[in-house]
Amino acid sequence: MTVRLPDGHRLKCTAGTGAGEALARWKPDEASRFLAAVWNGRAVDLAAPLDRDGELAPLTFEDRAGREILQHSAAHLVAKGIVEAVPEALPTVGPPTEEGFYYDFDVRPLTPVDLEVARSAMDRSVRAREPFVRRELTREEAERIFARNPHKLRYIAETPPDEPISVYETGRFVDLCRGPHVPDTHWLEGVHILGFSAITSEKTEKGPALQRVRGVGFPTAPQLAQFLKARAEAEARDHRTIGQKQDLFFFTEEAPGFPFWLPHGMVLVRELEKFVTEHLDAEHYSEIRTPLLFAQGVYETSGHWEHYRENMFLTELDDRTFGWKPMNCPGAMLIFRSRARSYRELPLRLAEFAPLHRLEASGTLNGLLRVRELVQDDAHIFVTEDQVEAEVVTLLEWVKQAFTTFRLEWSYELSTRPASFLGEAADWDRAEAMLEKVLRASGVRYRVSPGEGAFYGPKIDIHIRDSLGRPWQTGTIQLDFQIPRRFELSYQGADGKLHVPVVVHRTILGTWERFLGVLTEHVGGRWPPWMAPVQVRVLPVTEKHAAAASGLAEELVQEHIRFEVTGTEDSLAKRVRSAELDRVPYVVVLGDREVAEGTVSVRVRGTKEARTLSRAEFLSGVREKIRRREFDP
RNA sequence: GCCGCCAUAGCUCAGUCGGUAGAGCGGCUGAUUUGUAAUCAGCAGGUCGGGAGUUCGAUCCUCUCUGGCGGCUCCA
Repeated sequence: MTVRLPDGHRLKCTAGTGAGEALARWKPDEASRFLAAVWNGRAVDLAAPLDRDGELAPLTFEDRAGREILQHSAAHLVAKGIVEAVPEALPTVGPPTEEGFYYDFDVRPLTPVDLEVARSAMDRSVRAREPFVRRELTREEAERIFARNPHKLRYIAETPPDEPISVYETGRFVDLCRGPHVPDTHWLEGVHILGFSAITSEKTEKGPALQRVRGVGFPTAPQLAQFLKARAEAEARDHRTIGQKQDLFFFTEEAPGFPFWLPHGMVLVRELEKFVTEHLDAEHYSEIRTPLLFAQGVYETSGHWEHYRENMFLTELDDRTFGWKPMNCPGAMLIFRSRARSYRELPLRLAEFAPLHRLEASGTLNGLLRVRELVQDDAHIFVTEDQVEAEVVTLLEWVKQAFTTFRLEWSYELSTRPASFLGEAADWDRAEAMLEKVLRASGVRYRVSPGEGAFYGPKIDIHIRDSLGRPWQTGTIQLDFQIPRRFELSYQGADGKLHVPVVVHRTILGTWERFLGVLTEHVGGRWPPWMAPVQVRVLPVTEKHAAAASGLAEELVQEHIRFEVTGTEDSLAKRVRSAELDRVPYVVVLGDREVAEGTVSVRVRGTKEARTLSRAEFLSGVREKIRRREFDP
């Protein structure tokens, strides 16, 4: 029997040789890193016997598939621990996730004590190096073993008849599972339970909630320690922490989910607005402002009453129900409809930065990342069908320019026709093909989510990750063939006939709130000079240098540079420290030397040494950094 | 909204086995006038998140409400 390996090596084995054994003969030095194998395209345990000629490759923790196998094995270990802690707990499923894994249990609400007990049981198992043993069973055997667990019985019933039923044993714990798994629990010394919560889903909505235990696994304890350290560091970058330190925003009990923007935070908002507005001007947008409240009928027309009513703030007026707008669409539609329109006006690009209100459930609020009042860099572009492509191309260029400025990496997600959709399938196909073509040409990574489009059209969502690797959806570009129809919008074409425009709903940064939340964490509070609430802090060495400081201050005012001049009550060292902690991009010290020479001593954020520059050099340097919106000072 | 946890000074936190509280930072005042990450001293800040209950007595125990955190769900 011959086994072919990834480097082309051929290994002669007797039938029944284990996959792990074969791999160890191939690469004895690396064998300790192999946690599973791929045998003829299928992931298998290292213990799996090789029974014919074929191709064999190792899996390590560095492989995505290998990582998932370890996470899933970790989930089994957690299940073993929980069942020891709470014997009546019924395990359901325990898949790997992006970060780690979870395991859902049908059980009374868990307590922190349950987790402690489970943790010690898991530790014991890891120290005992219990092997994961695979067994294939008949349906009857399996049904007998899991007779007490209706969830597992359902999975058994759902297994296709031609697929074997397998279980994995870890010590005395047996779980229904396809596998594969790591060879033994020693591989799981870096497993950590992150927390638990009740989960509600369509399946469990009616019955009592399942309890989900989440965790993460690494092959070794030091790797886990490193992960936990990175997590602790992430907490220091939390936008809520930085927002408080830098006086950016706050929340109060009196208005849960509604941010208060403080002066420093408002500077950030205004800078973003300026940045976006420059683009809008260059691309011939027009800005509008429309009402915050509309009568119910408008939302019935748009379809939002049906789909979104429970998330709207409502109010009564003259026996009619009004809703605070959760998006800007109605205003733009009504402006378009307010008079006869010609094809010569298209594309008509209407931008609106209005406060939107969404009644988000209390449990979902999360700092600036999920709020009840928000502002989007929103616009509605009214086009003919053959203008759509050029608009989308321009938008993706703007996405590139914007996210490059912030040094954020982004990717796209194309969401296509959902099961229930409005309009003709052929129109959808054409629109989707067009979007995909534009995406392909952009050169940026994208993925397709079939069936995830809005009911009125396909869309491209923009995802960014912060510096800690967490993904966030920000902007979205949506094609809409339906709402214009529902609002009975039309323009007169060159042919003299009336046509319904297509609307491109688009927001690029998403909302100021969420974008600034992510950006705060991305930059760790070290704002690019052009955004920094305080761009320059001037530190006169002693009181006698105050006049020189005022002189510099006047020049800074003329340059429209945001600055502060400190008093001299505190020591210079303390004021430098304080400026550094406040992440001020430029700290200027003025003392005898500088006054005599007409220079400034500049300390650039993050550098230890001060540089001496003429005032003019300093001012023009800062001005240029700001003008070019450079990321670093 | 669901599950768990949390709520003490502006901030970060300590504390009271039930006898109404303390530190550091910040703030204010004074002294110091300082050369690139913390000068010194003094002072003022708290019905211990709100309400109810148990108790001679509750910041501490119980219930409840509100808000926050971690998840779930959701984001048209």
